[in-house]
Amino acid sequence: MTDNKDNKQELLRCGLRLFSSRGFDGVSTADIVSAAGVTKPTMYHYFGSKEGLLEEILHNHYGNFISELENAASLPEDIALTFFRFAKVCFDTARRSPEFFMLRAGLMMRVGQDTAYLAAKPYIDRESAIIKQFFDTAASHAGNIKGKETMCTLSFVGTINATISAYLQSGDESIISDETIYKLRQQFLYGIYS
Amino acid sequence: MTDNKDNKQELLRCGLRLFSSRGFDGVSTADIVSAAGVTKPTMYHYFGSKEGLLEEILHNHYGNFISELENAASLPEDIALTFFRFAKVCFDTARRSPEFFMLRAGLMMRVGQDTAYLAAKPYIDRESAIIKQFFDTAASHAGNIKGKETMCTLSFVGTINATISAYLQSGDESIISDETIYKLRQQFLYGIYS
DNA sequence: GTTCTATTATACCGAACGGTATAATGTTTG
DNA sequence: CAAACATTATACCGTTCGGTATAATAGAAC
Repeated sequence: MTDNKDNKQELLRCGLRLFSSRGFDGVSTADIVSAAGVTKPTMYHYFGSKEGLLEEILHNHYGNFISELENAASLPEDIALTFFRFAKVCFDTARRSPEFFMLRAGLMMRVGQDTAYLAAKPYIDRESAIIKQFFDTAASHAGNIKGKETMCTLSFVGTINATISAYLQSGDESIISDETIYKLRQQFLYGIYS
Repeated sequence: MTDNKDNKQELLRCGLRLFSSRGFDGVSTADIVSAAGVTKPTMYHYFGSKEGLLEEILHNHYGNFISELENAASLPEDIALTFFRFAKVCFDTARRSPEFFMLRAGLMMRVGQDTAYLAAKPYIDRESAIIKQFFDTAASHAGNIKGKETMCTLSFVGTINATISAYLQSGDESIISDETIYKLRQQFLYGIYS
């Protein structure tokens, strides 16, 4: 009986789980293959290197996430709707794949020349650009945002990340409910439209 | 001529710098002592272990930071003032010691059982408790906060961290100016008092 | 049944890891 | 000057690291 690509998927799963909980440098290739029930040459056959495994994990999960963000930004002139959609995509992704969001959070907050950070940087930059572009467009439709674009972007991203982080630590799904989005949006837009 | 405790300070400095840019697991003891211009036994003489070095770094910087946060929370019933003071402490600390804030950011966003994260957890929890207690007290003085305490805490912390992160990446000090604090406070309190 | 190809297991590599035993230093104290 | 001390350098420990050479295995095609 051949496991075929089963082992590859198992390696991707275990890699994500371990990287998210102990960091890229905190996990050894031996840990990963042991968790996946295979041996090292199998892993190097599929991914070429430890970094290659990380890159494929990022490509899969971060790629999806960014696609959904881009879809959510299809009506940027509707600020309230896009706000909701953005938050919804983030919360849904965090609920569906908490480990990806842990990994993403750990990589986002790095500033130096860490290998793993460099691999994630293109995705992080793209994500930031989508949010920033939304607030830039929004500023041209709601004059009172003008001059606050950067602050709005930072506040939005920071709030969403902190909220998801609280969910990941507690496991309490009510933290990332639609109701939370409504409350956040209300607070956020009241501040803007003042 | 004796360098005396000079080497210890140099080790603390280099440790902070390297840990903040490449992460605890991404830095070797050889890297640290090489940067500090000493040898490994010197480092193990002072700190006992690589983790001991991290703990002393955290004790020094995080201890100061938390003390200042506690001072800033001395008048919790004055919401606007305390908001300003909290943000001011964070921004000033980030300006004075950006490397500490990078290190803190990288450690805060971890969820698993990483060694470095466990060393930082007491400080992170204490910090969260101070902010949370402020919003709890504030809720008893401003009824419209009631029920939003957690959300306010998350939003505040997330926004501050994202703002500082943007400053650390760009180096643009205007991002963490007093003017930014005023804008953030206005947006924040308008949302709350609605 | 044999050849071909893709995948896996065994066993191992040199380098780097965190950490240390030993002893030589320089400085302080008597 | 000599004893006591804190600090440092040399040299090395066993282990783990990321990565690989080699070959056994299994299924597909003929």
